Amino acid sequence: MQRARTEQAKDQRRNTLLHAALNEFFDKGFTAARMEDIAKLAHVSKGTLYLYFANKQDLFRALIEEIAVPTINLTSQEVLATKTGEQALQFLLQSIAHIIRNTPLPKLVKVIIADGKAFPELVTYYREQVLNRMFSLLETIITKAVEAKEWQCSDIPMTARLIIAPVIFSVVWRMVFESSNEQQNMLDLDALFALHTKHLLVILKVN
Amino acid sequence: MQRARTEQAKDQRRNTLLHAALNEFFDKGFTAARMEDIAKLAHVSKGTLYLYFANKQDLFRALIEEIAVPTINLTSQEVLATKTGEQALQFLLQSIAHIIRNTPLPKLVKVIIADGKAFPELVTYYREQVLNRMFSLLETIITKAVEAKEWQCSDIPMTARLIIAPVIFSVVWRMVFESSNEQQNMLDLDALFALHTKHLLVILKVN
DNA sequence: ATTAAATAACTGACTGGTCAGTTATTTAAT
DNA sequence: ATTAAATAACTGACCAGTCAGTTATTTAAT
Repeated sequence: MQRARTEQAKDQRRNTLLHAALNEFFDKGFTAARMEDIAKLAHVSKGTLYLYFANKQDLFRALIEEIAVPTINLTSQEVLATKTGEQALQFLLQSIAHIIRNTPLPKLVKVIIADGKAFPELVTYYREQVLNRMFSLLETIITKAVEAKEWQCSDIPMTARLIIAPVIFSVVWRMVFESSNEQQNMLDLDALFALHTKHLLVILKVN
Repeated sequence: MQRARTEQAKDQRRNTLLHAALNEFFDKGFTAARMEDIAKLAHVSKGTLYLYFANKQDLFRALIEEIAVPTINLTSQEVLATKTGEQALQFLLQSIAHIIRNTPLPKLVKVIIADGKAFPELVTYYREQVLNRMFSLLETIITKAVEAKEWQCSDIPMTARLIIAPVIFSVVWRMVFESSNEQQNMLDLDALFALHTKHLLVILKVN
């Protein structure tokens, strides 16, 4: 086995272990996932896994804290750089579609739903750092568009939640109800989000 | 310990065990839930639990199959008995709000999300018997209202999914992100569904 | 440049505890 | 007295976490 001597190589290995852990926790759940299997997925021994994480709980905590937040930070900034409410909404939902398709975030969401009860502080962390920040971002977008007389909205916080609802729905659908080999139950993410956006603009736009 | 001698008493006991199991599976997940704790919750010994269910998997399967479907059957019929699309939509979302607040279905949904991967046939069962039936019901409602020139709709299947999205969202939110003692993160179910209904009617109604 | 010593990354067999499932025994009801 | 229900003690498979030993890599001396 090649050794990870430099800090960089260690970060790399740690990251490999975190992603192996995400896949095992996603497939089996916290309790049923085996430390040895996680190690095997990352091509190291169980002993090595314990050089990087003190125990199974620590590994789980690191997972939640290190995978979720980076993805969100990027998106927020880009969304706030747009000119109109319409542009912001369209850009946000397209970014989210991209995240759902191309990042491990949906698996992380499933893991939090499944095993969050054993780690209430992580549920709080995820709610604050990801979901409530999404809501705030949307509330900011709506408020700005209302002030610019572009949009009208009777209940901004609830509307923000209704905008996010299909995101959670599609994540749950893909992670749970779409078994790889059944074509007819696949959810067309782009069509769903396009129609959602269209509906929202009808509701929000002045006139 | 009192004995369950009649068929009725046995059904009663079986039901108590199923609900105890749902609570344990909901709190701990399939693997971490202990058969002895489930028995204790139902005020019987572990041995007695094994008189009613051959093993842990069987208990889990019985749970999914026996708790979900009865609730849905009732609602469908009542919804289809309404006159207009608007009435059907309002009645359906109010019924769902009632189910979310007063039945064990939301816990069951969480359990399926969490442990479904180990029981793919149950995920399929739930998708067909609950979710796809909900979609069909909504598609029927919309189609009827479109035919009656009450509503317009460009994509009926997708619209059905967008109607259900806040249901899944609110179930996940309540089961995962609302920890009992934090008032400020409580989701106002009635307000959410009322606004959702209002939005939908704006989109669907023919001028 | 070669090599021996030192270091630290890595390994996997082992242990202690846990828990699903079984069974011998007790208990309640008829 | 007989039977069926219930129990609690028991067994064995499983796995998180440990640690004594192994080996790749670096360092220092010639």
